[in-house]
This record gives sequence, C-alpha cells and structure tokens, in this order.
Amino acid sequence: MSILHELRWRGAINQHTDEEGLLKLTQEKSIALYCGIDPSGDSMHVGHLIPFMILKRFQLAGHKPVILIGGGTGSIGDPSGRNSERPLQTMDTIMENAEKLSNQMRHLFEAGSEQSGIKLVNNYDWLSELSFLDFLRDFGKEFNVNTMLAKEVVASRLDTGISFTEFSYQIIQSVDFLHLYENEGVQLQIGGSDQWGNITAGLDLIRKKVGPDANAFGLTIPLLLKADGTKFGKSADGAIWLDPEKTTPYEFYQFWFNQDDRDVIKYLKYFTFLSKEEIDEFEKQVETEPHKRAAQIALAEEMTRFVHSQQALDEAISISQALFSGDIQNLTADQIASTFKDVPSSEAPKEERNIVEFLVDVTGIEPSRRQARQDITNGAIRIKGVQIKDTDYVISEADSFDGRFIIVRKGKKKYFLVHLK
RNA sequence: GGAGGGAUAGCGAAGUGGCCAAACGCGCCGGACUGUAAAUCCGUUCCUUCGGGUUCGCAGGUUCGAAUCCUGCUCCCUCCA
Repeated sequence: MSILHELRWRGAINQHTDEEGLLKLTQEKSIALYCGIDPSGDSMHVGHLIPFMILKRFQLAGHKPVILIGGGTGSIGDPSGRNSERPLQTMDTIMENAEKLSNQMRHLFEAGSEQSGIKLVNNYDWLSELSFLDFLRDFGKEFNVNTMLAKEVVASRLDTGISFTEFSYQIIQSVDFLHLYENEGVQLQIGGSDQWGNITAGLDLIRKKVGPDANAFGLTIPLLLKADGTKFGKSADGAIWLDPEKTTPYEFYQFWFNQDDRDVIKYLKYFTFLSKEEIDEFEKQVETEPHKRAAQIALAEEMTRFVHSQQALDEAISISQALFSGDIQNLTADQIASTFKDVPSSEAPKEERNIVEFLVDVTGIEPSRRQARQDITNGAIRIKGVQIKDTDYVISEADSFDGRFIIVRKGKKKYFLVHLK
C-alpha cells in the first residue's frame, strides 16, 4: 500500500494538489516534505499532533520529514481559524516556546529510532534576515492582492477587520515553502485543512519563482470532530497537552481510554501506527464485545507510549488499576508514593481539619463551600475509599496513609492526592 | 451626522415596579443505569459564618420597594445621509 493509499484508508486526506503527480512522485522516490507549527504556546496538545503523525508516517514510508518551527511566522500571527486579530507575543516568549516545541519534536521523532533523519528548522533564521525592501521587491511583486483577499481566511475577516501584519502572513509562509524547496529539496507541505490557503499560496510562489518545471505539492488533513460534533482534543478543563507537567501521563492515558466507541477506530487510524489488519480486528471487537474496550485500551497504550514512554505507560496503567479496582484502603504509603505520582496533588499541614475547609481552603479540590457541601451531601466524596456524607466530618490522621498521604475521590473518576507535611 | 433596537448568570434566551437569586434550553458538577462508553433518567449550578450578603453593561437618580421607571456614559446591531 502506497503512503497516499494508506493515508486515504486512514481518513487522513482532506484535499491535495495534483493527485496523479503526487502519487507518482511519492512512489518513485524518497521526497522531502514539511509541516510547520508556530510557537504560540509552550507545548503541543493532542490536536497539534495530527499533522505530525502524518509526517511521521511519511518518514516510516521512507521519506524525509522537515519540521518547521515558526519563530518568524509566530511573531506575525496566523489569521487562519480565527475571527479576530491575535495579540502579538513578545519575541522572548516566542523564542522560549520555540525551544520547548523543538524539544518536544525531537522527543517524538527521534526517541526510539536510532537514525531518525528528521530535520528541524526555524524560519526565524531566514525570515529575520529579509529586509523590508527585499521582501517587497523579491516576493511582494509575485502576490496579487486580489488573490490574497479572496482567500477564505482573509475574506472572512474583511468585515471585522484584519491588520496588514496578519494579512501578510500568507506571503511569509509562502516564502518558507520556497526557501525549503530551494534549500532542502522540500516538495510537499502538509497541514490542517485551515492551512490550504497558505499552502497553495506557497505553491503559486514556487511556480512563479522557479518556473514551470517546479514540482511541488500540498496536502491537507481533515478537521477532526468527535461523534457528538464538538472539536477533538478539548475537554472542559482545556486542552490535553503533550507536556507531562501540564497533563500528566496518567491523565493523558485516561483521555484516550475514555474515548467514545464511535470515535475510537477513527483515532486508531489517525494516531497510531497499528496496521490495517490490527485496526480491522479492533473494529470487530468494538462491535461484538464493546464492554472489553479493547480498542480504547490499545489507543491509550499506543499513545501514552509514543508521546511519553513505556515507563510512563506502565505507571499510568498501574495507577488506573489501583484507582478503578476500587479498594485502595489496603495500599501502603510506599505503594501510594510510587504509584500515584501523576494524580493531581496538593499539600496540606498535618492537622485535624473540618472536611469542607479541607476540600476548599487547604487543598482547593472544591471551588466553594457551597459546592463542597453539595458534593458531600450527594455522596460524591470519598476519603481513603470511604464515603463521607457528613459535612461536619473532621479529617484526621486516621484518614491518611501512614500520616503521609490522604487520597480524596470526587465523583466516580476523579482522584486527588494530598501530601501531608 | 440623523432615526431606531439592544446589552440579563459559563453560553443562548425569558422577564418591563414587589410573587426575582431571576423561567426555559445548552453546558458544567454530582447521582442512577452501564463498559471508567453512548443514550436516557434524577439532583444541583452567585457567595455565605445559613442570620444573611452581593448580582441583570457602567455611574447616578425616582420609589417604602428597581433587572424592570428617569438622567448621563460606554459598547454592539439595523435603517437613512
């Protein structure tokens, strides 16, 4: 199965330029291709992962991926997918974010494979050297404002307004594509479906600068929606981050574990490197014995191992088993210290405390006394596995493990670890 | 520049002098069922020392009493120039 056929089977192709040509090219030789990310945040989240998983598939199929960190474009702000102007970030922040994203990329693309062949570039390196006059003379002349205005991203902003800075974004990204085409031999750019306009702008520029022999392509990936129609990867409390400091491996594991039956096969295709045969098998299992959650387990395991590590996965599994098997009473403090390190935690002084104060003032587990009392009355709060329904209950050392930890469970699935100091 | 319409809890949206801490829907948080799923059903959803306190764009005013009436201000939408 060729890489393009595989991507099609995985449902990962939204649109692309010249299908025939691209198919021919990718089958004939090993090509270089790129995908960019702007350092507007200090970590990727699972949504960002999508195009990069595709990049990785190209890599596995023998092609050469180039990852572009947009230190330059990030300082401008991509108007794609936005209905209002982005606030500019300081260069310090951008540089810091770029560094963090680079590290994440290295971790994802290099860990595990001894010779990765991955190339990481930062467009700040060439964009920052471009003078304003050179920009206008060398590139501005190739862009027709009418065409730029017609791009959906810009057109949708015409009534609310768009700054010249963001308007110019498509030119800047085009310069990147041209630069990589000329210097790195990059012939294909991939990205989310909102990048189509930017990608085609780049192709136009390449054709104008290089001439009719230019052989470059673009490919976009569909917007991933959940079965209930909402955006993938955003929970109520925010994005699921790849940075273990922001989303612990345990929470990350749980995120994938809890995916809807209707979505899980789609995600296996999108995010994992399991073969068609394996995924077909999971698809059958979801139909015949959904309660076993084989597909969700596979997804959670593959993703946690890929993004974090085998060790992080083992820990996530053992925390999950301890928590969801129910009886945590019998664990020792040492077991807790080693197993529960990824559960959201806080610190508390070692003293007796009313349960409401403990949940609100000491640990911040509950946002208000009213909410705390409500949850307690509803039977949603368990300390050391024991349901507490009395709002006057006093937490004491007897509720802890060896006077070192207190484990609070709120609702069915949320656990909190409190370190006693 | 002129004429109207609007701003209500996380969101949408009722309410046009007291019965309004504010209907209803969505979302959130709990609970039941289950498979740590979906759908469905139930409860809760400003804060509180449970006495009460602070809310309906912002600032004043009228009134025993204002989300509701009056004045000014800010922002948004529609029509005319």
